Amino acid sequence: MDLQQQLAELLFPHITKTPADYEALYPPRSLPEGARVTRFAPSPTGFLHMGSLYPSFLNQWMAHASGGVFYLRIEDTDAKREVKDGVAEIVNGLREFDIIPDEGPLPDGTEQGAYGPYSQRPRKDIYQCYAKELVKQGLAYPCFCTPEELEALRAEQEAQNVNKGYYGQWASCRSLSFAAQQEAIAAGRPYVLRLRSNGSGKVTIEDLIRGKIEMPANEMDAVLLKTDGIPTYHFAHAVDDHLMRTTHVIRGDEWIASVPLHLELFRVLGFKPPKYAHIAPLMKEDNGGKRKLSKRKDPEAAVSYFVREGYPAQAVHEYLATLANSNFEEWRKANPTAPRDSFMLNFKKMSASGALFDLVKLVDVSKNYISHMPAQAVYEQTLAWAKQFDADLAALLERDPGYAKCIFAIDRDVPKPRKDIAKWGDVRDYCAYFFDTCFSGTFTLPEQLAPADAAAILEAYAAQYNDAHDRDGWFNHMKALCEPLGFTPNVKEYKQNPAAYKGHIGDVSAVIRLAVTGRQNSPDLYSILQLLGRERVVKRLLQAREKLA
RNA sequence: GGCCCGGUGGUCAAGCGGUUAAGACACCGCCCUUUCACGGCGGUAACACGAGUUCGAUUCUCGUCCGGGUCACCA
Repeated sequence: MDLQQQLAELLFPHITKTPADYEALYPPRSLPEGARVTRFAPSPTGFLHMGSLYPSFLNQWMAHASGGVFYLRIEDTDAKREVKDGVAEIVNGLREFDIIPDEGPLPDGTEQGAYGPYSQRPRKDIYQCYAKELVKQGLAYPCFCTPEELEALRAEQEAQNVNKGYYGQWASCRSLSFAAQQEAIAAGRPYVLRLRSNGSGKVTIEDLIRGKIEMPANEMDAVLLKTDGIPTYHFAHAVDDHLMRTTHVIRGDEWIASVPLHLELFRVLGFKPPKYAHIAPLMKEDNGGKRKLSKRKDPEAAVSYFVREGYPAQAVHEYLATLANSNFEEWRKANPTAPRDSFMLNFKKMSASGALFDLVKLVDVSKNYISHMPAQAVYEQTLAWAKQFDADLAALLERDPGYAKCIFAIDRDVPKPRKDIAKWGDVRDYCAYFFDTCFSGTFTLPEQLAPADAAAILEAYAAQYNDAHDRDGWFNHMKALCEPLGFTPNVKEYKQNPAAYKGHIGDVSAVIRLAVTGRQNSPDLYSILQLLGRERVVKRLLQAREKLA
């Protein structure tokens, strides 16, 4: 047995499997030509954040649009940063936004898929197996340097003004004799396993979004296995994405700088590297400038905020889609109801610079989305949301579902639907006046209307209101009411000769609307009156009249 | 500081040597309209700066400036 072999056995006596065993255990996936295998690989460090939802959304889309697989892998290699229920936060947070991985951890704590385990700590032996192989080949070695020594090294490099890091002649443990290694191990000295880098010169990385990027090759003896035997991100990335047969790694652009290392790892391990797409992060306005949306600084960007506000998952998807490929918006306009997967999302069209997350735009996109939903769906989704966040509203909606659906049906299935609702949290305000318990009866008269005139309108209308009219009959009746009260049914005429009238039919209907709904704007008045029913309408008209008296 | 990436209206962005420099959101105005919306029409508003290359640069090159990322036993 040669020395490298002996070192490998010394370091990893318990590892009996070989890479070939794992290759056999996780065979290439049998997927159609061109199918992409993607993943979202977060650390369980707390709540799910918009900045993470975005890449996972993209990963899912890219995979599914190609007939491939999208899986979730938990990167739990850093126990220090881990948070209780971190995995559940991620799994559930993704689900709230309709991101359902094909493989990976499930809400009940189990997992699905043939390429697991889908979190990294249980994969410890797998990493060590490959690490052992690298040691055998002389491509990795144990490093016994203490944090203090590393710190001193850094200081020295700083003083000499050379690149910092553990590499080349600075890598003192590189050249330890086998005897020295044996001795240190025997003494129980903690160690990490480092790559013996042989990189030099330049590497060209091919990024799907940015194209070719030339960078200095990695020359650092990067840590592969930490003192506890758990891999670093880089090593785990190479092993996992190979074994899980990932074809496309779509991740934040903060990883670009590590790609040379990753490529070297794939090379020494004998793996074919995946294709990389480094996406620009979502940004946030920060007095004057912009900066990356941050989990720590921007808790309001937690996906839970959007859940609580009641933005439909699909509306958020639509917005993220426009951020990813701005021509999506055009396509959507031309194909209002087409499934999103039929849009060809294109890496090349993704921006290389980060976009500001624009809540105003989200609201617009969401209004559009909701305006095209059928009343039934609006009812169901609002109810589901309300059960969680507004019990009163939920009770109201459930007491008489038929009535509630009629409310949502007003001005809905029409070619140009209204866009009053951006999120389920808006619904209460939108429909409150349909429920007596929510209707306050207070209102403010526009200034051009005299209270006495308004009172006269209400009195006359209450006395004559006939709910048997059809729409035209109803409107004609209201017109007829105008003249005796000093208003004109003809708006143009009023505009030409404002002095001759107290107002026009618009003012008359405004007063009625105010009395019945308490608001200056509402959907179609006739529909509202019909739905409310004669008794309630008259009651509200009279009540309002009292207030004006 | 080294190394990468980026810089078109307030925001998201088309653009790939010659354009009146698209479109969307926001904002403003007008029209439509029984209100508010919706819709329609129109408007304000942009190529960071300086040198090149070129008959001609938003587009190509270099420099400057600005912004971002990264240089961990974090991911």
